[in-house]
Amino acid sequence: MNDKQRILIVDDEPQITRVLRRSLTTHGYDVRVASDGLAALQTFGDWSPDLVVTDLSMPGTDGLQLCRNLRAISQLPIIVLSVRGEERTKVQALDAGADDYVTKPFGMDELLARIRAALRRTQAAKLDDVASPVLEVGDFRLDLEDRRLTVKGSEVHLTPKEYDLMVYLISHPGKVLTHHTLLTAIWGGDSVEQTEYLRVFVGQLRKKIEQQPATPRYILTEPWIGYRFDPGS
Amino acid sequence: MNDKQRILIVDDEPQITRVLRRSLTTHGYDVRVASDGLAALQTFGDWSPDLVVTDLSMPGTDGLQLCRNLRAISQLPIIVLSVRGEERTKVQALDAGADDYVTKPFGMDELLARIRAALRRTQAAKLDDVASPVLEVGDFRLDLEDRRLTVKGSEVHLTPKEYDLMVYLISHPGKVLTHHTLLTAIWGGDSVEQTEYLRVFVGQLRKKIEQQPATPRYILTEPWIGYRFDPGS
DNA sequence: AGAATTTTTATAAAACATTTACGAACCTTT
DNA sequence: AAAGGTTCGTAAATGTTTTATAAAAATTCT
Repeated sequence: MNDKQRILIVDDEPQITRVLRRSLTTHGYDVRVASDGLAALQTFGDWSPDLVVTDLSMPGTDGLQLCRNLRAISQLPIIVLSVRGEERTKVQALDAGADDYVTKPFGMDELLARIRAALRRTQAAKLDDVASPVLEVGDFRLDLEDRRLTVKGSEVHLTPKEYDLMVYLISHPGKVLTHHTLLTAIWGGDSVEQTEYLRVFVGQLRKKIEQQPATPRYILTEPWIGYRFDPGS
Repeated sequence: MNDKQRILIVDDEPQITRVLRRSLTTHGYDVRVASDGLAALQTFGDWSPDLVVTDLSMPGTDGLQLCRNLRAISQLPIIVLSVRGEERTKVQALDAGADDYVTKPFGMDELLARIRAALRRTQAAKLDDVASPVLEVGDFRLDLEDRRLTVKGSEVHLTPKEYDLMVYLISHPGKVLTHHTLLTAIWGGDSVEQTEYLRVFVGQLRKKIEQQPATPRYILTEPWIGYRFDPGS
């Protein structure tokens, strides 16, 4: 759907950052590393990560200072990672603005779960502001969250494959879409030759969408090339 | 306007709850105690706390189940407190919707700091969703306080799992809910593949809710995807 | 132990994707 | 302009996966 989530790691010990970077990367995150608080703030400025994992003790601006600085300008989740397990230190970090505090040595699975939890929260908060994603073109209105299509106000039920095809068409209105493009997009690279699929599914969509399926108005054929979706009005 | 923040403590061990209650109260919070998950959900509907601190192992609906049930209807911060320190357990709890996991024995100052951190977030995000004790949509009316469902005025008895499923459906009217979503929300992440559960429980709900269970009107199936709840009128 | 509930198992029915078939329309070549 | 080959639209046959339902087995609660 959208881009990978961005995580900024701040630590001056290469052994730690190497492990973290690899693990987070393989779990689908986009990762960058900064070796102290100052570098972290710079990276924050021009990369705008979704979450920060930082060590506490570092040369220069340390983890506590980094928390305060980040909190002054952002609400992104911060997870502090530290060898120090004293309660006093934890309280300091949390009150400085950290969202979570994990003591080294730590289990990678736990850290990943805590990262998921933190990101889940910010995701939820974002979703409250943004209305559910809707593709609206011409006579068509497709609510991605509800998985619903309406044409000129009346709802049309689509099977999964029909729906996938429709999403692709609506996402590229007016453009000529080659057989190849559509087949790889909806059926995957293995089915590039199966133009029959397209014929039957386009036919099915037309039956459901068009007033006169025989002389289509929305899904137009580009002979020898592919199809084109004209959303109308 | 400057009401106290409300914290709900869920634990069946009086020694723990007594300490927590006193400590949190002296730190300016408004505190209530529930001794199991079921009581917690009732108090939630009744009192709408700002944060929940819960034990993991309890008789009846345990901490994990409580997390899932709360997450189905609210985004309030949940802190899990447990003697169990295994990584797997932590991951389970966090993925079930917990925001934080603290291992007993714990330092009171740390817990307080973690509570402050959690509350700070929700304050900042202004996620003050007024959790109404009654969900009322279409022909349905679900009272969270006494766990009662009425359809078109007549009461329907539901078993615990049926109830959980119903709560989730009613909380997301009109949306297509994938098998995956429903299974993780109600049975937890371990049961993502057990679509049979869904089939039998949806069937059971239909028998109780629908006039004609064979041609359902409220709980609609979206083949290959999941189900959709249409609350009617 | 007995009742209620959840989980597992089995089977028939339904929804859907894929494949096949064939006539019509279209291009190319002669 | 006619023949041969190709693409396109449509309907229908086939096969696979998913769903509905009942009922047995296991678990949990009282």
